[in-house]
Amino acid sequence: MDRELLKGSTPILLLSLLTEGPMYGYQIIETVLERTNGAYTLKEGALYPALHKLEAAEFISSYWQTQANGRDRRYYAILPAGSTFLEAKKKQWSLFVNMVEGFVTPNGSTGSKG
Amino acid sequence: MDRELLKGSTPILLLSLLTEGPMYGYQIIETVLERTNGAYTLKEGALYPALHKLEAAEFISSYWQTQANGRDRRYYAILPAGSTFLEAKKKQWSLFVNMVEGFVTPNGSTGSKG
DNA sequence: CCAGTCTACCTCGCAAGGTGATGGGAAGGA
DNA sequence: TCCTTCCCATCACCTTGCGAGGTAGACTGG
Repeated sequence: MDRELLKGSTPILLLSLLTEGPMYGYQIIETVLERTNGAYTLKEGALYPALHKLEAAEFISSYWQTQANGRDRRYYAILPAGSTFLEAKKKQWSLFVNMVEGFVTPNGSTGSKG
Repeated sequence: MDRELLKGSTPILLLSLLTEGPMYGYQIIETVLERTNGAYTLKEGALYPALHKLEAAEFISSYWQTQANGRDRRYYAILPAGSTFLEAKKKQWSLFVNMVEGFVTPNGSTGSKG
């Protein structure tokens, strides 16, 4: 996976994931790993700063939850402002993808999937 | 346009454009502007370094051409290695887009075009 | 002739985001 | 006890895009 391509898409990924329900950091990493069949390992150095930034912007909130074994986990949940932001980001994302694909396939070829 | 989303996609744009034929810097900027209906202005500070990097990697070559009025323009043309690289990049791009959209629309909705 | 604008090239400092390394700490098995 | 797994987090470094600044020739208007 080309890392430069990822830049800017992490908030969308995170917010989209949290739309399905609250998750904690480690869980997010594992989920991404599983869903991409190992193709993309979300790094901790990318995840936590992104999460903290999203929280600072009040797009998500966090709370510590103690498990049965006594360990604490920090869960993140999406806030209404986060959903709004996600929708806006999704629109930007579509625009962006359409733009790039407009250059990649200017004649309207069938696409090079696979 | 979200600039963070752009990171890493510039080489694809450039190489794709050059697939249509040799172009010079200023022309590339104008072409991108026109084709996106003014939505995306490729900045010189992004374009020239990217072009030079692509040339250093031998994915494109450049040559100066004098116009009728005596002015010189530096044209860039894609090389075979550049085409190969473009194909690889396009595959990565598809993978990347599919991955992100896999998170954005995990239930398999129809997509949020428009 | 001079000023302003357009074409056309390029570089530099800065900000943002991902990577890899590093570190802390607790639970659980060998 | 030691090692691994789980779980949090930060930091230096690198790459890339942006905004600003710089050079220079050609054309237009005064």
